[in-house]
Amino acid sequence: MQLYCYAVRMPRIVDHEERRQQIVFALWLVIAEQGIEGVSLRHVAAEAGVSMGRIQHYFGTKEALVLAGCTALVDSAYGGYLETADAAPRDRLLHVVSQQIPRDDGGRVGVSVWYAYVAKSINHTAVRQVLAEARRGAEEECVRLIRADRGAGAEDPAALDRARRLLALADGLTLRVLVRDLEPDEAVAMLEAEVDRI
Amino acid sequence: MQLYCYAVRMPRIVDHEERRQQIVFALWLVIAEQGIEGVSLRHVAAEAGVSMGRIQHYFGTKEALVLAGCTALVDSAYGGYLETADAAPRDRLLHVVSQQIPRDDGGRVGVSVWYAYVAKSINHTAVRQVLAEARRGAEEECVRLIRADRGAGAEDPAALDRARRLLALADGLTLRVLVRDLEPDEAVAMLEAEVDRI
DNA sequence: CGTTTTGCAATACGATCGCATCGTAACAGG
DNA sequence: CCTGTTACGATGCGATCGTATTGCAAAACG
Repeated sequence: MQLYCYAVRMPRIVDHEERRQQIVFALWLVIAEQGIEGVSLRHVAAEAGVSMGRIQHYFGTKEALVLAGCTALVDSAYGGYLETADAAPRDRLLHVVSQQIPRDDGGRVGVSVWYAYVAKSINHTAVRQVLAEARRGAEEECVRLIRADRGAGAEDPAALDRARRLLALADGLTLRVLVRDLEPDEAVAMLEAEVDRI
Repeated sequence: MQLYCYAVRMPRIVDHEERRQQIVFALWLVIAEQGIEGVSLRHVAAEAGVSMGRIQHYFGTKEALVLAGCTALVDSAYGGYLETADAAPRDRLLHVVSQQIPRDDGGRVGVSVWYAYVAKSINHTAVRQVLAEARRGAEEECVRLIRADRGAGAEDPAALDRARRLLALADGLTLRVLVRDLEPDEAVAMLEAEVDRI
């Protein structure tokens, strides 16, 4: 029992975090292909090309694995946002609301997984909390960006309303694109128009 | 093999449709409480207070039961819309987009089930087709209502765009209310404002 | 060298699953 | 009455599930 096992002794050196991410990525693929119902330790292990024992070793339980996949998804989206730090507020705002629109198969995987977690969040407390926090963060960030874009101070009470409408619209449009009722370009164009109306 | 078994002979008279609806209702409850993952023939049977054999008799397979639950949900929503036939176009439009906002526990069950099916539709072809048809119907109806409300003829090209934005916004807001990030009243107010802006 | 700790792979177990099968009670028609 | 059909309830089966357990190879430490 020490602060970090890395600091004192570490037999059999492996990159803990890399192993975890590799498994989480396989989890995402399974969810995207078969939905969250299709997630079993055996399926994920097969997709990742590792043994079930490894997954147990790194995540302990299926529950923990699924939850780790959720937080990893949120972290990944947040990381993508941080990369836009140099852009103008208006462009950053557009990124936040349109980043989830699936433009290719890769994006489709990501947003499929995201929607799977959204549905799970209805009945699963821990997932709901993770998504709720992410949503709150996105909302606050949108409010900040809207105010920055308009050059207004913190006294703009309509910004929250605009942010909410923008984010809700983005969610609805994302769903349409996901089920192929709408083309990605059309969705992005509608979001762009909505952003510029602010 | 005859047109309707009712017409010629029917030993052991039971109301076929009533039995099916009773089971479907139990299915909805299970989905609302435990998500679609929690659906098993045994759980649904227990919730309905019937035997597994009965469910098999009326639906044959789990797959068929789940799909029947989906079409029943769509039909139920459509039935609710038909009851607004006497109202003004603007009010009917508001009904279409705000009917899904959960105001009480009953509404919450319905929309939980609806979102569960939405997530399933990503990976399930038959469910996707049912929901796609319903969405198309809703979109066309919204376009009609918008044109009727503005007194415009069929020459209004912006109506489709408005309908799409309205429906997408409704979906996004519904989700917020469902996960308790937003109050039902706020969501309805936002939709009302959006309807009146048209 | 040996000891200890980590990083797994393999397997075993009990629970739960969808579904097929079988038996039977209830009723209609002859 | 008898026969045929429907409407189930009950049960069993093989597959799959999550997880606990066991065992061992590899590497760090002394």
